[in-house]
Amino acid sequence: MPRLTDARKELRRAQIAEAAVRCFGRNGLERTSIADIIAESGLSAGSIYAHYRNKADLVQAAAREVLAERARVLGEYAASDTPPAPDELLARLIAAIDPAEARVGVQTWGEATTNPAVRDIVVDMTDRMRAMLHDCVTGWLVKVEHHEPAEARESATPIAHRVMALYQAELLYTAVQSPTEETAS
Amino acid sequence: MPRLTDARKELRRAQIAEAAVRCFGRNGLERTSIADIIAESGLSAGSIYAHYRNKADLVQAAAREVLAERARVLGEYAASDTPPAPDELLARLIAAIDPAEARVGVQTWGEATTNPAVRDIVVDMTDRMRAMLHDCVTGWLVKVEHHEPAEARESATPIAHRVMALYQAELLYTAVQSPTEETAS
DNA sequence: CCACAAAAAGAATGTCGATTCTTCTTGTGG
DNA sequence: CCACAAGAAGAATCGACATTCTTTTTGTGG
Repeated sequence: MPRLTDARKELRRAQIAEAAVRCFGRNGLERTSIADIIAESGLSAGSIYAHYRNKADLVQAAAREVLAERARVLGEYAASDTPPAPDELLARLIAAIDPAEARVGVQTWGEATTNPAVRDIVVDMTDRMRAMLHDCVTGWLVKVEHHEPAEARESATPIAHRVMALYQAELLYTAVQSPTEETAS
Repeated sequence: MPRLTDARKELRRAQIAEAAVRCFGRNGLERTSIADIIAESGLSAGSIYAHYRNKADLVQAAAREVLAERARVLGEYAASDTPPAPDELLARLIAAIDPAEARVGVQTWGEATTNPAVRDIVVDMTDRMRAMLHDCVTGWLVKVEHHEPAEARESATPIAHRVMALYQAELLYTAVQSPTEETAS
């Protein structure tokens, strides 16, 4: 059965999704046309539709991509042997923000308010991030501050909530402040 | 010159802008068509275009409307004789969040990432709100905690920043969690 | 190397929606 | 109360853009 090998297929999907993220970051979710993504990816309409059902599907892929990337950064700290203190954790997360991805992230929030599929992605990713923050803070309380594990887990909750909120606010700030790149056309 | 009297003209503009806000909250900035706003306002295309240059103009009006409403609530506390403590202030602001307006607010953030006109509105309103929070916190420090005015103004800055961030995060949370109303059509 | 099915290209299609245009109505100054 | 310019209505226009279709190319299993 002469299909593309799975690895190759994934590469194409990624190539398309990454082009989409760049376009979205530049022009926004709705003002980006398929033609823009075609130009950015160097592929063709036929090819894109062979890999994604439609534009909504692409928007979802982009949302997952951006949110997953932010979750990935966080995951590293959660797994660390010497977890950073909350203030330090927040500072590092903020330092790791990429303006282009921040823009797409914030656009995704807006889209989530009326698009159930994107909403689910945002809620899921947010929950996952909050859980990782919780692990990270718990680890710090236990390993650095020498709290009891059970008690640490409990007191970590409001701290994680706070760090998450401050991080999101910073993301918003970055997304809005970062200079708007002009459209090529 | 038989024009509409200014008051009447403002009424029409408000009628249209309010209809637009309802539509945007329901379906999002871009998925709302002029036809939707026509239906919601009970007016006609011709009438709407007599009051707003185009759809972008309407989006800006809606953004101003929603953000101004949130600033208004805040202004009341800033002017109060016995300003609430930061925690209490935050709690009240959160309690005053309206889900529909929260949705349009978050959509506005997304739009601000790529639309300079909306970006300016968001930045301006955010700055204004932060300043009011600052006044409010300063008032509390001086009147309730009996700090020196000069020193109070300085220590109010990071507190105001924090309250703002937590408020924005809560707004996001409300906007995303609030049930998506189904489109009428 | 071959055959061939799937993938890529690019043109063609069809819909949707913003904006404009024409016509009818209404409020206002005299 | 009149006349008339501006306001409102609704039909018509015009372009943009997602998606599909047809043709060409290419990768894969034998």
